Amino acid sequence: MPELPEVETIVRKLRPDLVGKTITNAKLLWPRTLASPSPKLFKRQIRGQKIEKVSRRAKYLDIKLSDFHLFIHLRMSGDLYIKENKAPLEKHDRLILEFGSIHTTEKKDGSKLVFNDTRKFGRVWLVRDANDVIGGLGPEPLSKTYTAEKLYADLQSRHRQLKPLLLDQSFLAGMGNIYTDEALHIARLHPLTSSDSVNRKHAKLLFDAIQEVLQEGIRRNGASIDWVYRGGEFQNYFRVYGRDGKPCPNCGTVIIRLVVGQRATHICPNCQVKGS
DNA sequence: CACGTCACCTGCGTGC
DNA sequence: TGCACGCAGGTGACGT
Repeated sequence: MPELPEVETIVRKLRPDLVGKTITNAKLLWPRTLASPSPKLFKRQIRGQKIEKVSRRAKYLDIKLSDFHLFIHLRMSGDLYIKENKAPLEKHDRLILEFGSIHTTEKKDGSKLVFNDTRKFGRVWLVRDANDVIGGLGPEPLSKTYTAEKLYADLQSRHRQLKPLLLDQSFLAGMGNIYTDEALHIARLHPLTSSDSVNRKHAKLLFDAIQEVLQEGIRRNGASIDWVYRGGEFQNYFRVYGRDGKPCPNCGTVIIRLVVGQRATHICPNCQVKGS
């Protein structure tokens, strides 16, 4: 489920409940959820850590602790909840962080952060140096320092199909399958077009489209589809994603589904003409 | 370097 | 009803 707007939505929701909390205990229910360090070290290091800041980098939640960064990536099916400490374990809960005061043994009135992840693809890191996890990421698309001219130059520097390139997190960090299809449609670019054949004018259109879909996604609290419901509503405003067989909102042509780089891809064959 | 394939997982919808 | 199959918002390790 989670691309940049969904993660941003989760961060905004969790932040007020997390900042200032002290982690008193960690329960790891599916060991592979933890990317690093070892479960033993993780439990020892995280105990007593206070949450100072909750933010996002691309699709990663970045929870700044007293001495570490706790990074969480939800991958395909991860989700995060704040619950009462006494709330029962649910199916697919993978990691629990309990809060309370480290100075007393009283824990029962505390709350907890629950990482639930059906497909077990999600990962958690506890590191001192943030770059160990997010160091390889490309630019943050909504950052003030990311510009159309930068995108144009980056596109020119590569010779790759547009869609796989936009999904490459080292090229641009935060786009996923939905928002990429939506942005390419708005910019009227075909997903197989070679990046270095995109001219400056079209790069600007693509840049604006990326800004637009990400901001709209955030404004609508992300997209909720399938059996994972998050309360977002962007799914009701998709232009092409998952709309194969339905009319293009621009021209009425039937939207088609193709596969690009192993990913379902949706385009209007009239608006998005394959270039070189 | 670009691209294809598979692996990692569970659950849901569809069609026989 | 059962069952096989295809599909899913992501990424990383390979091989060519």
